[in-house]
Amino acid sequence: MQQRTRQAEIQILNFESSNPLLVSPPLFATMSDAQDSAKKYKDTVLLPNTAFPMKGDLVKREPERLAAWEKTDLYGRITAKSKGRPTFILHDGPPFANGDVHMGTALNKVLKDLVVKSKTMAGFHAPFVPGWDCHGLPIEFRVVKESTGLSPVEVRRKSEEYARKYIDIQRGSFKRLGVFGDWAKPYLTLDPTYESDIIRTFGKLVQKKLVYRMKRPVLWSYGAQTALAEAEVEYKDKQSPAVYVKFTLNNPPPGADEASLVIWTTTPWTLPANLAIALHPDFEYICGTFKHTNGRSEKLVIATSRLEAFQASTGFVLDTSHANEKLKGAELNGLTAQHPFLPRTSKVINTLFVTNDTGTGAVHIAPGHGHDDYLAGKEHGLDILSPVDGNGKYTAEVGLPNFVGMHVFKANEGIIELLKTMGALLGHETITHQYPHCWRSKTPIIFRAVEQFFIRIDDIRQKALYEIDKVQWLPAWGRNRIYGTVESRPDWCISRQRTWGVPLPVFYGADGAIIMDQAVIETVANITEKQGTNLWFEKDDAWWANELGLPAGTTRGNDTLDVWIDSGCSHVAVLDRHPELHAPADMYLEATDQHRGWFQSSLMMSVVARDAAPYKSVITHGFVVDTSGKKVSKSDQGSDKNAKPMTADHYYNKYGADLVRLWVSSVDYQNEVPFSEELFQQTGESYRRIRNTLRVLLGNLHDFDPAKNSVKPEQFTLIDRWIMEKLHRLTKECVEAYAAYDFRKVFTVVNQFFAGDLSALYIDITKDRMYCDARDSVRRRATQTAIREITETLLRLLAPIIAFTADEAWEHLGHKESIHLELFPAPNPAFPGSDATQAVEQLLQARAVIQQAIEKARQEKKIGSNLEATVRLTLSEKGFDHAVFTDLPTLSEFFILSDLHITRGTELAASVEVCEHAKCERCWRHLPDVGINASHPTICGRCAGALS
RNA sequence: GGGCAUGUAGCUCAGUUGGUUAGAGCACCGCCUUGAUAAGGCGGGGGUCACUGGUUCGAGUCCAGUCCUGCCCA
Repeated sequence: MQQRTRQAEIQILNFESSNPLLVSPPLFATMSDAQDSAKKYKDTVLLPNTAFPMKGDLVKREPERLAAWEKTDLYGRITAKSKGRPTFILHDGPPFANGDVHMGTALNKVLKDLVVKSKTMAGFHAPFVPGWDCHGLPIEFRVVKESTGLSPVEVRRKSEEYARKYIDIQRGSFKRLGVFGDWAKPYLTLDPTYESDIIRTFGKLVQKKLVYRMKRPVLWSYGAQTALAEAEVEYKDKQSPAVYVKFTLNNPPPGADEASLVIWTTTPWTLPANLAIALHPDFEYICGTFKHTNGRSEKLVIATSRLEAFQASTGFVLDTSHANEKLKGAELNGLTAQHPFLPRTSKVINTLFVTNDTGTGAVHIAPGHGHDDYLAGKEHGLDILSPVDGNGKYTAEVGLPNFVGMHVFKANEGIIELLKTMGALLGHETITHQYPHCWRSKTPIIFRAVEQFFIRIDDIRQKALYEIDKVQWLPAWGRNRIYGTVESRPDWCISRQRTWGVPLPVFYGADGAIIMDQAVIETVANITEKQGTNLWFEKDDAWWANELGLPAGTTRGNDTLDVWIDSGCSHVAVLDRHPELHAPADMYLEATDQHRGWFQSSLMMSVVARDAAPYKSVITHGFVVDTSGKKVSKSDQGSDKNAKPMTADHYYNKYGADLVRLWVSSVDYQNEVPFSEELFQQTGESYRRIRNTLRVLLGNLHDFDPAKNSVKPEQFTLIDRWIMEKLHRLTKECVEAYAAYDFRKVFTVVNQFFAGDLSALYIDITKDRMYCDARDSVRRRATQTAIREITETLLRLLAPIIAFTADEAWEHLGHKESIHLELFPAPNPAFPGSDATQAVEQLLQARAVIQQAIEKARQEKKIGSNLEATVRLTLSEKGFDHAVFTDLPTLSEFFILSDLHITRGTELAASVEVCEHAKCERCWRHLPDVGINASHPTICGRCAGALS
């Protein structure tokens, strides 16, 4: 076989040198005449013709289409049309009304829109009511930063102004991105109605006795001057001093005379509040003399398991020359130890949270400065000492006059110095660790005990956990994520010492007794619903006492509610209130961080308000990261001068919204979503391919009237049946992928269909019949019938993604109404099988071999176009059994060849020669019957027929 | 440090219950076309399937461990 191929090559070489068609002088002589007649025939070729432009010009055209949609109230008409169908409610999680829309926000909103649009086209009634989270620190912080010394009423007025400004900006972006929804009437957490529902929900919490007030350590931001929730904290690297400190035992057991316990802490500033030292009851502690290289000697008690680490860090080494005492933690329980620099003793207690992975096995306990410490203190009857004010500075309570007014992180050094002076410092190093920081002011958090309001989570935890398992979590591991969070979360601190929020509606009697009563709260809610919560700040205590029928001398509380309560109540304030919506929602869709944020706050509020989860399914998506895998967030912008633009407007103003949408559809949103401008341009290539292919499809329909010119499926040729079978499968795959929210699969399979099936094969193969056949030839009309259905189907499948382009092309198909009023196509029942597909698979194998042979000849400059070749194809008996292999015209058309010869052999092979036939000036194929019609001497029989 | 994810071509991703030579799109290189033309076709290069070990006749796929990255939590 090899040999035969080589012989063929030699033949071709010889043939070339003597080929009269390539070198004969007469041909040159008649060149200009030939060009003229070719040009004449060019006008008879039925070339594609469409007004659908190749260039998208999206930046210019999309706003025009947007305006038209708005003018005709497209969204209103879509929801009106779908009314009465099964509903699908995707409840919008409200973004904070601050800052521009960056790519992460755009990803979130476009994903939601893909769900809404695809559900609508799948036959659901899917109204979308967008919303904004308007209260809270992020906004107040900006307002206060801009102008200081504002009264609470002024802060609130400016905050609302600020929020509304960004609502408008963000709404503009979302609309521009082609997101459909009730943009004229979004829900805002600052609406009086919404606010009143927050207060009512708080009333329900009170009614169920879930709210209590207590002095407890909370996450405190001295930068923002308020308590924070877990969800408002972010972990960042921080350098802290790590010190080993000794506490000498006052009443040591036998063998431990004059011994000291050693604690390890990274917050020396909390030592003035130390009230106890905790040991694990079951750990073994060793008591012995430790000698330092500098000659110092100390008798210390250390957990045996931590001995090695302690020696390595401090340079103190246990003297093992004589036996050392070994004690269980339980044996030391109840002793006292001398505070290293204050005139008081600390209790030695046993707790189970002592670990042996860091420290010394003896834990410094300051009940005012830590959650575990607080619990341990409560159990052992300790006071709550928290000598730090809201600015993070020591108060007089600290007991060290020199330190009063000093910031705690500045005080670390002084405390360490003091320990040194007192001889209590055994070791000192600097460590870098993950430490909680305020998400707004970026300052490190401190634990500080203040009077706060809490929700008793234990009373609703079991119900919440039970509800979690009734929800569909996508991806499935989301269930474990939120389950773990709910399982372990401590009581929820809901009071904030800020003014831009919903007031925490409690009162205090003249005697200081707290008034927290559902009936009173309901009245506050009713007043708020009419006049807004500004009234709380504008009217005085006497006015409120009078309105609520409370005794004179009653004062109102100063706290506002955690904003997570605000958004957590949206199912009450929005889903229950809006006639179009309902609770529970069918879906919540947010980034993964909301497992501990909105998903959780909503779940908790819903369990309280309706004894059930607020959602039936929850989808999460990852964060937008740059190509190095680093998270990019709004607040990081500007810190790096070389940072790439990450705001959505940069991209839709430069490339168009459809490209943003196409990009969203192309990514694996369940993981982190890599993003860069380069990646964006990659999506642009896919868009161009799709657009150009659509243009050819539309162009090929220029003389096709579906009502008059359609042919029946039985009249389709093999290649038409093949593409229809492919389309059938594609339709099924896409509709299923949409149902599974797998937009990327839609993108991938559609992309492959465009590039592989349509562009490289179907359009290329059918060009000849489309351009050169008689206008009404059956096979030409068959292909147009197929193309018409292909185009309609593809546009409807793509409408949720490239919402603008699909609508534009839909118009060019002659439709008067928007594609967004359409439903997804059903797979055409006429082409369910794979007969043609199987034939084409065999054809493609042969095609690959032919193309390789032609390419070889081309590289050797023997031929240029495929049509200049004579191809001899040898088919093996096996694998090419379809009837089409006896149908030479169909084969020539499929392979796009002028001259094809088939033989059967042992192995699949192809050889190429230069075709001897004359070139038809109209269809450019080299055919034996060129000139058969005397009145058209330079064209083939088919073309001559087409002209008559 | 713990939990949950993730790691396949330069990039974005497919790879079904383990089974021929690991695929697609984009990018890249070469050629053709100029009747999809700021387009289109053909051919080609490119992968130690994160790493190590194990189970198996056979591992990208199953098991164990390690590492990278992200989220959440300490």
